[in-house]
Amino acid sequence: MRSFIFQYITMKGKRLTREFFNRPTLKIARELLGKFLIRKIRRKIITAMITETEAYCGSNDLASHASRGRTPRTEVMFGPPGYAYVYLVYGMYHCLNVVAEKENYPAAVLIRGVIIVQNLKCKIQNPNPKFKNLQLLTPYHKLFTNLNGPGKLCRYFQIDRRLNKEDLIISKNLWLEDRGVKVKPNHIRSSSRIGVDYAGPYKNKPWRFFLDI
DNA sequence: GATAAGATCATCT
DNA sequence: GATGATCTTATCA
Repeated sequence: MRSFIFQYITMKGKRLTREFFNRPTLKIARELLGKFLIRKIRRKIITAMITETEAYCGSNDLASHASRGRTPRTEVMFGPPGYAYVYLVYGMYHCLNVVAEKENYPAAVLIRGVIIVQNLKCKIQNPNPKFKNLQLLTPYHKLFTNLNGPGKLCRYFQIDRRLNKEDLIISKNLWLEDRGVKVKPNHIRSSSRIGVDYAGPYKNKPWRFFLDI
């Protein structure tokens, strides 16, 4: 068991730039761990630290929607980096991706899990290492809520296709920030991606990354 | 603990 | 007409 988190979050985050996303997708997927996803819905702000991602890399990646070529749905993946790719899966859940790499190279990082951190004045820590999954239900755990799974995440963040093609570099509704959390390499785990058994030689690529907390 | 089935629809063939 | 970058609930063992 690791004790990942005992770290201060800076109050004022630095927004991630276009350049951040104009880099190799696997690198971005790793580095998004510990970064913050922020959603503004009218006056309400939801702040969360990213704990799980998946990389979808280029036209050759048979797990990626872009492997079937350019379609109205996947078009945004072929565009410039830093935009949101939001789509509906299984008829009932939305998934949030951030477009990566240079224009005309279709790639994206799927945001799969976060920890909600509403009160940014606190320091975050793993309140009870016995709960690997941080299912935080007791008052002691009030400050943290683990949100695992891209579908649940989007439901909580009220993200649907209206946010497809949103420019996350300048958007006032949804964006990403660096708040100074330093993630050590030995806190990052990887595995094959979820739900892509059909992807042939790509189904076992270790392109899912998550924080071991 | 593991596995199976059902919900439900945009997208692509 | 078939298929999922999912999640929840039910039914086993």
